Amino acid sequence: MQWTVDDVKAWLLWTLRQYNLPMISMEYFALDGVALSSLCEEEFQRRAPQCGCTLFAQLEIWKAACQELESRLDMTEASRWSSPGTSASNDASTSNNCASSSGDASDDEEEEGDPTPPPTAGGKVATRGGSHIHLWQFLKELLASPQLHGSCIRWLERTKGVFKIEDSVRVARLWGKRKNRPAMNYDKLSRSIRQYYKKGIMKKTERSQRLVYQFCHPYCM
DNA sequence: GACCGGAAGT
DNA sequence: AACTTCCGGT
Repeated sequence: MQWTVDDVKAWLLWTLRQYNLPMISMEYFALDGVALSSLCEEEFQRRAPQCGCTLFAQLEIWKAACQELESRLDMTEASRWSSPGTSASNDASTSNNCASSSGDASDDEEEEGDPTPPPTAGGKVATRGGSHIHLWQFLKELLASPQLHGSCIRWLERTKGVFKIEDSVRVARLWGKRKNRPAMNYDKLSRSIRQYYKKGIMKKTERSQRLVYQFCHPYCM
């Protein structure tokens, strides 16, 4: 990642504001992009006890988003992480409302066959070694960045934790990729969601609608 | 195709 | 424990 120390600071401030998180001491984050992306979750927690895990999760989303962008306009020129606050250019994103061009057909570009992790200089780096991520956390991650994933999953009633999966195939594919389960599909993903009913992580909505689910109180916060 | 849970596997 | 895989039935 090619963020400078200032880019990192801008991203932190922007993210804090986006999610109404408490202010943190920037001095512990005087890092450039490479250094920031090599921090593990515990290191985020140490630097920002109040919101370290949220920042960590958000950074993961940014990484994924940038990878997707890169793989899309790939091959041409080197792509540089665009930064949020600074230097203006907030690219107008990627919301692909691929307006139904009626016709159809061919499925979307089979995304990335190129999981190039962000350039983490210095060698090693814990890529995504022990992502113990749970499905409900993953879904919340997707829901947290509507500009990127709003076309496949979005909140219907944020405060109640009600959301809708707009593109079951895509969401399942993203989940399978995250868990390294190439055979993942919506049938299996939805089975996992159903397990959440008895665990109290999700519940059925009052009036059941296709592809609409609801988190139980604590989990949608 | 989505939804539903039992049952077995990892 | 938290899924993943498979499945017969709605």
